[in-house]
Amino acid sequence: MALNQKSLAKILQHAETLCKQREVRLTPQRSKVLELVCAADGPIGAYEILDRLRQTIGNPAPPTVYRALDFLLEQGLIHKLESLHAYVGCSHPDHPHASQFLICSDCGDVREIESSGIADSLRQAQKNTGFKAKRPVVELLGTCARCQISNDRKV
Amino acid sequence: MALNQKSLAKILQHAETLCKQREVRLTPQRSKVLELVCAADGPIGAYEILDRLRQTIGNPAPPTVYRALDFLLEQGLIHKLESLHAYVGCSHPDHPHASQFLICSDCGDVREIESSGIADSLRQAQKNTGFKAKRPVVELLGTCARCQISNDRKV
DNA sequence: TTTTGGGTGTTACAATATATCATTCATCAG
DNA sequence: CTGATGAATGATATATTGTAACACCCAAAA
Ligand SMILES: [Zn+2]
Ligand SMILES: [Zn+2]
Ligand SMILES: [Zn+2]
Ligand SMILES: [Zn+2]
Repeated sequence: MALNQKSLAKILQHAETLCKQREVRLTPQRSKVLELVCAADGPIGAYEILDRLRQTIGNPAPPTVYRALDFLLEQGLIHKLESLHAYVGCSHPDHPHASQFLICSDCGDVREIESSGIADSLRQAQKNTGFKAKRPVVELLGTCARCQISNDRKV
Repeated sequence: MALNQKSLAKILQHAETLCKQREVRLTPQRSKVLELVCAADGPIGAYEILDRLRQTIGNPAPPTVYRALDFLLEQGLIHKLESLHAYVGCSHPDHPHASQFLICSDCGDVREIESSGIADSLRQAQKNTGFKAKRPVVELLGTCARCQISNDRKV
């Protein structure tokens, strides 16, 4: 789901506003990395970001990318897909939320969902156990609706 | 939570029974890796397993460990903690279930939970989206009850 | 016996991530 | 303005995690 220019600009501007509010610095580099993540046609790995960054900045090294990613993660502007070692832009960075993803192993499609049911059950589990989550990770690895249909056809 | 000898033997025997039922081969190597994972004092990385394996088998290489881990994962005898790149024994390998973990960043403690609420909400989300999960990953990264208390004291 | 398929041994390598130290830059107290 | 402070960046090297590829072994089937 490649973003068009307009929504990309919107996202970047929104990020800038958020960071200003929070009094943290969205530097040019961090902004550029956010742009690359959001403009990517799906989840993108750190080294792929690094490659694309080379076309803008002179000879960046891995730490450059990882530092920017760390910042963006902390600010909730992107999510990390732990099971893919890849990053995606957050579709609603305003409010903090559990990162919930449906990841199709067949077509590679990744979809962020925001199920209040899941959020509630996670909250309840925390209440029951006294655990306090800072970064909830929910990743459902499987087959998306579309791929199930096309798989069925083949059989 | 280091296991005592008795429960470790029990787990291994149980695994053997399960594999026999399923007509898959729990070879000595696979069994040994399962033992190492279960006997470990918490989540254990592949290369740590490799090191400990050296004390039993002559000069094993990474693929040896990863192959065994793949098998054990498929059989649901262990879980992979994606956010830690580490493995833990499953506390109830009889029935398939969503892997749900509370991971304390302060003390490193990892606890597998089996919340039916979470399981239900995941099922519901799949129903709503038409997605079919093969491997659900739920990892709550945060602070356990005990660490919250001791952290509070310090402040 | 030949074939076949799963499991293993071995080497080399790919992909992901971090440690460390030097340098730059904005900010602010004096 | 000046020097001090801390955050951000640059740069090099290295650690950690995970696979590809190919040869070999062995048990079960044909
Ligand atoms: Zn999000
Ligand atoms: Zn799909
Ligand atoms: Zn389990
Ligand atoms: Zn703790």
